[in-house]
Amino acid sequence: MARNYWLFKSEPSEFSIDDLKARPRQTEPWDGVRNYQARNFMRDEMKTGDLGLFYHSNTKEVGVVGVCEITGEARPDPTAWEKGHKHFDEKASPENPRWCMVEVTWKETFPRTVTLDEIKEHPQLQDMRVAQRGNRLSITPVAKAEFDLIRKLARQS
DNA sequence: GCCAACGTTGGC
DNA sequence: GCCAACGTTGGC
Repeated sequence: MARNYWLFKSEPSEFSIDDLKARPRQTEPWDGVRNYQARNFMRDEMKTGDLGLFYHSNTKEVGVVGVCEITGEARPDPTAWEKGHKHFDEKASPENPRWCMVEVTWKETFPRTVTLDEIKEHPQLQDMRVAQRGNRLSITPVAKAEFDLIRKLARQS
């Protein structure tokens, strides 16, 4: 079965690709997602072996900085019912988890960032959700051609 | 820090 | 089920 490709947004001040790389086994649960569309992507479509573009948002150099791999499929996100947690949701509970998370593992940090500007300007990357104005989804599907092209751009010069 | 765009909430 | 108000996201 063909693998799917994704883009994961993260604010590097919260969790950067370096943070992921520094984790034990270079692996971390992608918790804290509180948007239904993004959750549904994780719950319904993400499979072990899928690859993700790691995207830094809300920072000096906005863009794709590397690649991660899905190494654990969706399971309940326990931070949702942890009182006082930044992403606490009073409607979530162990019986009714409401939110889920996948596990991601660091694969590669690009030698350079493929910036949002570059994505917006590249004729073959126009359809990427992240290039469209007003897009706020933290997890978006990416076409294989887009994934391959971004990795190629990152590796040259 | 500004603000446009978006998702969610809740009154009706 | 509509939609205004509100909170959040995220580029700039």
